Amino acid sequence: MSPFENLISPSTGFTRDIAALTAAGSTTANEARTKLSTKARILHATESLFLQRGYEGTSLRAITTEANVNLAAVNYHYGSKEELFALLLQERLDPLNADRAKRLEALQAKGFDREHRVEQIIATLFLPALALARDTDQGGPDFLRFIGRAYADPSDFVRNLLAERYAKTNLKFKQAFAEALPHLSEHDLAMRLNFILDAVSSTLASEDVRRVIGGIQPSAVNDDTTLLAYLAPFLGAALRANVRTAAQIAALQTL
Amino acid sequence: MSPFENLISPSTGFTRDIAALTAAGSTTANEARTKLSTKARILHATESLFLQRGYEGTSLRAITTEANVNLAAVNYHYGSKEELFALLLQERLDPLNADRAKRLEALQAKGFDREHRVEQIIATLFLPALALARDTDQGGPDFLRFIGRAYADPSDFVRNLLAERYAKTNLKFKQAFAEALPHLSEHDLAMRLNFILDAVSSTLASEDVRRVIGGIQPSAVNDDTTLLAYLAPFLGAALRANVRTAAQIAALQTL
DNA sequence: GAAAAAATCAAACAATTGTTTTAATCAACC
DNA sequence: GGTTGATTAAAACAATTGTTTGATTTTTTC
Repeated sequence: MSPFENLISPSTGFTRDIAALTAAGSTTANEARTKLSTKARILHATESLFLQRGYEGTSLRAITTEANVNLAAVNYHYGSKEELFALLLQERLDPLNADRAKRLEALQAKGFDREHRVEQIIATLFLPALALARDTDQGGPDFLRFIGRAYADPSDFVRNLLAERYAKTNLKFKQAFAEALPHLSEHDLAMRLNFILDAVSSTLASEDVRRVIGGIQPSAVNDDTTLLAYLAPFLGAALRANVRTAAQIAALQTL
Repeated sequence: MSPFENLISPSTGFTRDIAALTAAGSTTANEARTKLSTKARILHATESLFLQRGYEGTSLRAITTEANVNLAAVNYHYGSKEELFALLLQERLDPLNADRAKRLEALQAKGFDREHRVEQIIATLFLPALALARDTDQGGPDFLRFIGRAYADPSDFVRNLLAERYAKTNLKFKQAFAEALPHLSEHDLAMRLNFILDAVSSTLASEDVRRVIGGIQPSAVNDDTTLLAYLAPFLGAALRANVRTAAQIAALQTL
């Protein structure tokens, strides 16, 4: 098999592997994992280590050790470290961004609620991630951390990949926010969007997201709306806040 | 000289070196930099490269090349890479945190403005950085980027250093926010503070902070209050926002 | 069941990292 | 002015990185 085959037909739905095997009779997910193909085990190990240490912090030897696989298997099956991680990122984030774009179009076609326009766009931006995080076939409970890692990763490789591959979707959301927040200049809006996206990314990347989710409101409808109930007003208030004049701020404390 | 001397008396005020030499007659800061001692050149090169690439992305060879210095000079003068960076970080951030603590105490002694309590604390948290950024002896115009890099750096070494060294100051601010925002649970407050600190850090670390500062309000009083005029209402609104119920959010968009 | 293809393996490669060594040079001091 | 100590220099060290090689095993195919 050519080492580049995956890049031609990348969609494997690889989380389904483990689910199928565990259902079939194996006791633990760990046992099931040892029965997967070498190629699949590499991908699972890569995801697990990327969650913990990011792109640059994850060596191929760490991956092959975790996967119980020979070192050369990575280059044989995936070509290179970059191609391996590109495949992993696309596999995970392509469905996310497709869902985001679809929901935004649906919302625009249906029309906004005048009062909660910003919150609606925020919800459209984050609900797909939460939905996928609850779908064990697509992402599973670690999916939020995965997103956070990906969008907060400092390596040029990951940043460029995300910027190029999801530029169109990002632009659509930016335009939607711009229409909902006409009092902000393009400059202001870009800065505030960077703020909230950075903040959400690093929060999701932190190890205790689930603890946070679980600790907010025990009586919530479900995890999705619980976390959104938490984030939306916070982010919405930040985006909506008026620009204060310098004189107003100077009065707050003497320099 | 013992390679650990710096750790005993770390305060050298090293930006003053260049300022003094440029004033003395050398034309450019670059020329002045070549006349500094080997030890000082290493520190300057380290700062410059840390600004661009963070801790792990900056190799000792890159530093010694930039400083026009032999590779072994780093370990000779500073002991190790970690000790070198620890010294740099302390040199820059100790004054910042001392100023923050001092201003917060002064504000608490003087009493808060009832209406703008949160904004006052935010201003106290960020004004010292802006003031130091305008002081060429202490930080200079790149200081904001330095802060951003330091607080956004993903390496364990930098994170642990900051967490341990400035734990007391951080706790005081957290308590001040807690008193100003009694409607938030400790959990809520911790999460929102993480949000805004992460967001501010990564924004400051971006390369175009000065462009942003310059582009906001040309007619502003000065850079400090301009940037704060920009940040304070944004961050204040985020901290102050009420928690919405899950049901309210679910109504915003059909899952 | 033999031939062909795919997959696995141990080993080495080339490049980079932080660190150390050993010798040469410089500066200060008596 | 020679001796001592501090500094600089070139080189090598040991460990890690991603990648490749070439032989061996496993699997597929006819």
